[in-house]
Amino acid sequence: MRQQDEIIQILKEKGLRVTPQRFAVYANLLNRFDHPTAEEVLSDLNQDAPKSSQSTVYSSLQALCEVGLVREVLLEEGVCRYDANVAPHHHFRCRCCGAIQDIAWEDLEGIKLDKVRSQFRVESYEVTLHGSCENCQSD
Amino acid sequence: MRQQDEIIQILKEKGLRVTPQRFAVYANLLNRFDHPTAEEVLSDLNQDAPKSSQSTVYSSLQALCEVGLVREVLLEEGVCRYDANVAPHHHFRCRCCGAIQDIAWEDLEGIKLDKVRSQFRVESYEVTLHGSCENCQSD
DNA sequence: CTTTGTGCAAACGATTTGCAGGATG
DNA sequence: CATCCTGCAAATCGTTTGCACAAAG
Repeated sequence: MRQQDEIIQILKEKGLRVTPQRFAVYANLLNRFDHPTAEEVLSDLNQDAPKSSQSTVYSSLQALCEVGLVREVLLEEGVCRYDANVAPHHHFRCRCCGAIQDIAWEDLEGIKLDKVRSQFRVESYEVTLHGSCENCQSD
Repeated sequence: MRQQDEIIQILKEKGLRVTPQRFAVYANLLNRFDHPTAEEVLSDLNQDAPKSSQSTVYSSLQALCEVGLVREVLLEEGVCRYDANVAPHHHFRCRCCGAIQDIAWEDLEGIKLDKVRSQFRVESYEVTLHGSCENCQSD
């Protein structure tokens, strides 16, 4: 678990003003590993009394994505999930319960695949490449 | 390009009633490779006069997915795209223009990666695994 | 004190639903 | 002729926007 000061420092370095709400959103994401939706972050923060409005959570998430502290995870229709783990990694999504788990980059290469297979029954996988296509290479 | 009769046959085999609207949706998807959204299919079908309603296109796409003739492609926030290519394959998405292209399964393995790299400037990629997790293995 | 963030409510866009009438097998 | 599909309109859900006030640097 990260220190408060450390989080504040990271936000400042990225040029974001440190407000209690924005701090809370980022701290929440850093402490959970279930790739929550914006709504889930909101209700987690407001468990007791409302401390953050809906639009603030949305805009905080957007700001955090823009500076690269948070990543969007698009694995289901209709909702956008967020992940404070921005190191390159992959995802496993359970077809039954919908749970999403991180898969370390290295575990997908070569021999380590056994490690993944011992934990999950992998039925299919897909690779999504991002970059620029021929038409856009001139940029 | 597939024959009409062939398409009708496929739909029947899957236990779907062959209506003009459902036929049109599937035929449209089979003839395009740009991974359209539901709205794009709708407006393509209704170019002249309206021939299919919005809700029918949505429910046709759902039915086609359920029987495995069509696949959802989730690569952007907020919209669901559809693909009649249900053979295992991967996707490339251009960061600039948003174009989505299929990548043949084999082209991602070993040496053929060069083929992909010669066409696209790949900046990052992610792998999504689907299956069942430990908690759900009992099913 | 300038700039940026917050919170409310209204707006939005994609998708879903309820339901009556119509077509399919 | 029973079942399933279509089409309309209204509803829903996640997300965005406009704007006045408040807080951060």
